[in-house]
Amino acid sequence: MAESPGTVVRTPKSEATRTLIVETALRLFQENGYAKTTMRAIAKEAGVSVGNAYYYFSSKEQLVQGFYDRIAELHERACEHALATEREFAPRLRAVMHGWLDVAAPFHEFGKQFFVNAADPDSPLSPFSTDSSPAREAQIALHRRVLDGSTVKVDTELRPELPELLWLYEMGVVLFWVHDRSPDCRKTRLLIDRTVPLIDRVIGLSRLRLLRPVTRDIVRLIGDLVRSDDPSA
Amino acid sequence: MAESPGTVVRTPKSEATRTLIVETALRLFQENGYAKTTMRAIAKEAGVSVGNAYYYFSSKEQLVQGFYDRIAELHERACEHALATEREFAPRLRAVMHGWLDVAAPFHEFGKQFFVNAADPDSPLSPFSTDSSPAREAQIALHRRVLDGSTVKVDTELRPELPELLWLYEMGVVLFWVHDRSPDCRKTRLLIDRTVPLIDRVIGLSRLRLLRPVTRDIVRLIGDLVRSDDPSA
DNA sequence: GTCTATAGCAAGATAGAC
DNA sequence: GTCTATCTTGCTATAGAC
Repeated sequence: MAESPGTVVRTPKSEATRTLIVETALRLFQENGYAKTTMRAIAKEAGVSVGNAYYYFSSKEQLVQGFYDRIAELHERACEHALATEREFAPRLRAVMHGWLDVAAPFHEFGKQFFVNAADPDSPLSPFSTDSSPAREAQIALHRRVLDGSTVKVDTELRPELPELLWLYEMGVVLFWVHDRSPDCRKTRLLIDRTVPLIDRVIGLSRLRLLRPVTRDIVRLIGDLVRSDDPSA
Repeated sequence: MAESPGTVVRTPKSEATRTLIVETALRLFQENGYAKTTMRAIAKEAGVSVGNAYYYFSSKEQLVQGFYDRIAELHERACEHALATEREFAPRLRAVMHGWLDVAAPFHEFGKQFFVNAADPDSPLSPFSTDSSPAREAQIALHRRVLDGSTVKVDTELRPELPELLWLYEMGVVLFWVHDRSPDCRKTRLLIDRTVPLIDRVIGLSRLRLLRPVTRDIVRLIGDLVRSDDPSA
């Protein structure tokens, strides 16, 4: 009971074993893909028993969380420079999106499994589930930085919702990327390069009086959907 | 060689067994979920051997195809009336979307697995994979009927792409539905009721000169992405 | 061509001893 | 915390009945 909720006290020893297992798993996932990498192989390669691997990770899927964390960390670092120097919205967003692709590239093959988990609402690894909320919030915060650090002018009602909308856009791109079989994922790059200016333009247009009702409806809809989370609609 | 390609000649007997197996499986999936339903249990419940089940369905996943087919068939029938009588675009689209929810409702719990497969590009059951192309094409054709049978006026460049865009919209709604935990999936209903008028309005606006460039960019982007399928971009 | 029975493998997961 | 042994289950293989 001395532990703070959500955190687990970890001895240096257990931490070391844990890290060893997850790093071994991630390496094998990259080399042979998720399906072909067995728990037995991970355990053997890491020099621990299968039971021990399961002591730290309740399932093979749980090991994928390591993937999320690793990517998020690398991604944030990869965006740092662009976010610190560039002031225009479109290039900022573009840098963040391409940065994600750069970071995720080595995991493309294995990334399938990533999104398979993502799509399963019962999986604790789903980006929509409460479990992975911190990762989701961090990503939304990144998009808030994209917006706040830029010179773009946004409809005042739309602005607070925009980071979450951009995150949704990112999820869509990720979904596309997972399915992208083109060399070097060129199609995903193309998708980004063509949608970013579109988004930029639409955000600009959001302030037009003619489009105000549309903008307002979208903002209201999101608000209602989020708000109707607990109370009976 | 007497068979037409893509079709399998089925004796009444084999057809009966096949149906028996898939219906048993679907029932057990509904009752206990996909993961907890074993092939052994399906075979036992259907009164056939495991080997026989595998004779008809090469894998457990293949049984999920029965789910797709069933839903698609029921959905089309459920939409028939509305598509035959209603002439306005928004109510037509609304009827098709709510019709899908009605039909899919009993499978909501099990539907997770449905979308898990859908998200895996390597799965032959993915709606994006070529294997399930017929199902996808059928669904796009349904949206073409929604459009063609309506009185809505659409930008001429946008029109041919719209059925596929509506299908994408439907995929998004399905994704939302899979994650929807609200009673009777009220949130998904809300999502439909609020997004359909929005779509209707945006389609109307697509003909405005001011938005023409945006519309054109979207159409071009889709064209480029589809076209760059085989040749080196 | 349709089906049973059964044996067996591989791999995810668990139990219980230490 | 860690291990070994065992269980479960998706799936395959085979041999044979009708």
